Amino acid sequence: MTEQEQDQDATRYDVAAVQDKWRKVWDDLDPFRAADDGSRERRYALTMFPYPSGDLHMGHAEVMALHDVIARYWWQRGYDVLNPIGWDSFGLPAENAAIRRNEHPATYTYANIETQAESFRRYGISFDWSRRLHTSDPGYYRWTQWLFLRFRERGLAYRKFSPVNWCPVDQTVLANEQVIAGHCERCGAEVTKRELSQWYFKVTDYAQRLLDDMAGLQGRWPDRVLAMQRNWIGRSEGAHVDFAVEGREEPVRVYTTRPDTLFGATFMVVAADAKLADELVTDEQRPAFEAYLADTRKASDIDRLATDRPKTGVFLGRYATNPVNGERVPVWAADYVLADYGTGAIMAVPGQDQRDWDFASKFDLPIVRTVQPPGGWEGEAYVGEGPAVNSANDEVSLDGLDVDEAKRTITAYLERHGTGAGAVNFRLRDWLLSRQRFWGCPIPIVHCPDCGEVPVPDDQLPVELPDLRGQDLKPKGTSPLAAAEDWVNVSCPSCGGPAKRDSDTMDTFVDSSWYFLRYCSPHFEDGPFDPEAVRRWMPAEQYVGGVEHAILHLMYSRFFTKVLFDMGMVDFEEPFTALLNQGQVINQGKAMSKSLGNGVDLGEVLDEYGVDATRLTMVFAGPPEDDIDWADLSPAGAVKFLQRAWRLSGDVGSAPGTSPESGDLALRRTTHRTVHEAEQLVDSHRFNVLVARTMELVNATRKAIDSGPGPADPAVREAAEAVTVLLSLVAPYTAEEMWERLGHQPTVARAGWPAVDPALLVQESVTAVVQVQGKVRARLEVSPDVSDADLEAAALADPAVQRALDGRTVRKVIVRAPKLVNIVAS
RNA sequence: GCCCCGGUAGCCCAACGGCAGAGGCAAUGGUCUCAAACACCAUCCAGUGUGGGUUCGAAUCCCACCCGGGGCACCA
Repeated sequence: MTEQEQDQDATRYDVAAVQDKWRKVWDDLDPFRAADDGSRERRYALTMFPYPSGDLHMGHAEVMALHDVIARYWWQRGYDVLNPIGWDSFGLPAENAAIRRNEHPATYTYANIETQAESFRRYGISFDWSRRLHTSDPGYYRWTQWLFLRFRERGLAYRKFSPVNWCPVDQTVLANEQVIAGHCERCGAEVTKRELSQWYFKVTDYAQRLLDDMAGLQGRWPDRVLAMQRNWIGRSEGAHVDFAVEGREEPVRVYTTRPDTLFGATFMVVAADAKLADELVTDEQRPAFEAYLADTRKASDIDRLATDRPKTGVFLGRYATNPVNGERVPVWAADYVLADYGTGAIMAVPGQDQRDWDFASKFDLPIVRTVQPPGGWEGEAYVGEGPAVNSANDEVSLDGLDVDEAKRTITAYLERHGTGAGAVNFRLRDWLLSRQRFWGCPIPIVHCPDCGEVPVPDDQLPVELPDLRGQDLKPKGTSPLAAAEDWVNVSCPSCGGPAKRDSDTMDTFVDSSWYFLRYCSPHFEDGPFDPEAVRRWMPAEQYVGGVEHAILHLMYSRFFTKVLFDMGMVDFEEPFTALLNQGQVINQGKAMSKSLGNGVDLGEVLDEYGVDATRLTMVFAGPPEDDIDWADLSPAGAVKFLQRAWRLSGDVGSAPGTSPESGDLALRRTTHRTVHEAEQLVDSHRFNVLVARTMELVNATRKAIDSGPGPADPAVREAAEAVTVLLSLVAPYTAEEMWERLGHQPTVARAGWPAVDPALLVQESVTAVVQVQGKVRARLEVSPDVSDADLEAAALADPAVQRALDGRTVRKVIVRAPKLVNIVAS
């Protein structure tokens, strides 16, 4: 080594060498395996498991760095931590890659998993590798199928023929949750409609509970996620009203949130694509109706979503009777009414609904106001508060009542007459779970010409995927499984006759709706999970992941948990006690993308700055839930700080185990205050401030060594060790290296959290601020336990205060000992 | 249109209703160096989006508005 290299060596450490050194040691020590032996209190630190697409990227690096702060903190605090990792390994990208490469999707999938697993190890995340799972393993999806059958037994999985969202690019149906503004959530293609027979989960049965139980998540889940779920569930209150229809036995039922406006219902509208429209149309009007229906079918969902589109519709030739005033009202069909919301039919009240107003104006239908608009109202439909008008019959009058009173009155009237009732409606639709693709969990159902739908018996699970690859997987609008003759043709489990397997696979969100339960007993063979293990670990105290799953994964998982609760398999109704959504990593103000050319490669960042500096940069960037712009950050600054911290470990002049009692009091106070504050900062997820406080402690320790009590002072060791443990949450390699240089055995990750001495949290003296008329006029050094009276006397006696008072009369003195005195004078 | 979150220094961000600044980036000056890099020391910069209100005192609480981000949306 040259002199220069030696010189450098004293101030820097070799990042790559340190990483290599400790990774091996950690593999041997296996320090993060959950003991699950009841010796310590348990904590479950869950992070959303990755999809194996290529290697890890900046987003993974951020979320894992944040998540690991919590997990490692819990270890240091002495908890038994469950921090598992697995892969959400079914899904389309692997299948598409397999078609391109003419291979089996498993090849691509499991190769990527290995790459990612290796990267996670390098990245130093404190996972319990013994619990690793992959949803595409037969040993896992066997239980996904088992759960599907249990759901079906409870009437919660059913098959229905209806129009569904169809992605023409991915050649599969999509759940409502996967359609974003008319486009496929995954590939961005415009979604079209198809009529297909598909499997659904009856999530709507749980709508009210999904909504109600959010109350318990308030404050522990981000507000916006709760708001998004609330929006998505879309509960509304109103009433059902039955309208008798001429020439038809059955009345037509409508749902309305404004039963108070019933006297103003001057026509009805049925969704053009609803069965009801077809039933109601008269022979005379049928040609016009058919033509209209054909037109609307041509219009894409995108067009339909445009709210400012002119209204269209067609008269069905039929009349109904308004149940409160006996008026004869025409029945129309239109595409502004949705077939699958409410009853697919509405009472149109143009006076109080702008859409109905637009329709009435266009087709010259009568408009009656039933809520008095305020004076000077110049708008069209009036949807606000006001007294009811024009709303009376022989028996009941709403006139003069406000909206709420009128609703109650008319609903009671309808109930008395058997023509309606109060009703609740939800925007939430059932979860469409069938997919016409290969690389997913097969639906364990056999279709028999004689017996119908027959579940595959539990002892024959899993229904494994056949060995298809390459071109056999090409999407053709039906599942590739349907073409696998050997696989699809089976004998009926019930009658033994020839039958066919259901050839669709499940939405991958089914796989991920219960993986957190499997983690508790990943090798359990007698069920999807060991109920005892789940009782020990669940619900997860902390879940960390992206907000993109706010309504998909998170609502489905809540649904699954509630069903399992009802089945008696778990004893809790919410799976995730607390949720943290990290922001995105962006670059130069924009999401990273190939087309913008602003992508940042994680591998290159790690090579240049090292794992610890990368993690530190992510954690320090700002509040975890905010987006972080890579262009604003300084990984080089993180490297600098880590070197600075590391240098402390070589400068400590006392032996390991030295008692800090006799150490410099000022530094000891700083150390204990910092550790104490760090506890609160981690608990409240203010990790960026945690890093800032650690930096301060490094600065204070440096100062103590260079220009304070010196390196041999025991307080310096105490401080340096505290820095090391704090740093172990964010920068495990550097912390491990420091710990060793401080004379300790690995691993610092399990060293334990420094004990805080409450006596050292009390300041010797504090600065009290004295204000006159709210302006600071003096500062007094006082004891922290100074009395209000003493502080007031000292403040009033201060010459600067006297000058400021300038002979005025003191009117009032506010004393907040020991920090502040405010004197009001005139 | 409805709902949620946010707006503090050139930038990223701190601040139980009590001195607007903890930490970092950038910039500038210095020490070290033949010079530079690294390192170290020091300095500079805002009155908290706007307007009201509550209070002895407001970045913080309340109201209205502006701007930005996100969600829902012909859902009756």
